[in-house]
Amino acid sequence: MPDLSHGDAIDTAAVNSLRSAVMRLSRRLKHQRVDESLSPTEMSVLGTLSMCSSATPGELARKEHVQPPSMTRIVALLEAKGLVRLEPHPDDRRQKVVTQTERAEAMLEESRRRRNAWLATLAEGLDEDEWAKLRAAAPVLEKLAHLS
Amino acid sequence: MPDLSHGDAIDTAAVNSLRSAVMRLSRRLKHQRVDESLSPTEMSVLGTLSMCSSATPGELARKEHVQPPSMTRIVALLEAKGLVRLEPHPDDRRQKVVTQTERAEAMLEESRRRRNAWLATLAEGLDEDEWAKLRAAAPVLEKLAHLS
DNA sequence: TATTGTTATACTCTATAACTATA
DNA sequence: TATAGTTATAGAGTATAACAATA
Repeated sequence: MPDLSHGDAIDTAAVNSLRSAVMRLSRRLKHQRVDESLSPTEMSVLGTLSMCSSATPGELARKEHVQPPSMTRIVALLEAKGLVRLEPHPDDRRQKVVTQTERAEAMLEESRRRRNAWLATLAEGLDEDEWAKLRAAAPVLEKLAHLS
Repeated sequence: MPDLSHGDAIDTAAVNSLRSAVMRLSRRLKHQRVDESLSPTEMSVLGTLSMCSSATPGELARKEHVQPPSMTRIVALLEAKGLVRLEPHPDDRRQKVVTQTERAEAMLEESRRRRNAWLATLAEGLDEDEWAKLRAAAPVLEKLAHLS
């Protein structure tokens, strides 16, 4: 565990800062959707699928920290948009296997370009040093978001 | 503007990582409310007010990146909970001035303690170096969230 | 005529509870 | 009896459009 005993005031400020920034950024990111019809969580699910290639709805729900019924809806919407395929699980007939389509991969690619452009524009207000700090922290933030 | 010409691949990864982490963290932070009756944006408004002491609903809407009607509702809810006061604007009778109450400040204090505890628990999975990176990036993230 | 804030309304996302099918 | 997923339903939060009051 990080040593929090040294600068309680500093860490409290960091926590507040982090929380506030995360909430604000998330609100703004919602407006930067590539495809207007794709919600942040839908995007996140596609991102997850592009990493692990396939997963069951239950696994996705746990990874995205969403309840199973919500994931049912999300997966159904993604399937209707032709972005994922739903197949029966080979070993367990209760489960399903979700995989992404080629179209999803192409969309993620386009999405990356757009978000990169948006963030780059936003980052015009940052200097090199600040940007470097952000880049260094990104994987840590991701790890934090996945910790239980 | 940061030099993005060097590592397109690296920056694309950082952007994706950042976006994904921010969305996931924000979803989890929603569940870590101090006061169950206080939404993330309501909390954020109180945080903003504790910094700038007073603001009009319009200013708050712009700062929080929320539409004016949403801020009307948020301010009304906060007032009903005794966390802000609404006074007429001295110079412009169309506007109002929002200020936080002592109760709000006390609540923010309690909130900070709790969030600190939650994040500290979560941060047990991080090493000192990772935590330091996060702390260094916090003010940058905040700046980014405020950039237009 | 432009601006600040509000009201009325609808939409999106998520959750909980109850149900079905399979293990 | 427990688990994976679904259906039905409700609630929270936000947006847009139309309106009121003031500049």
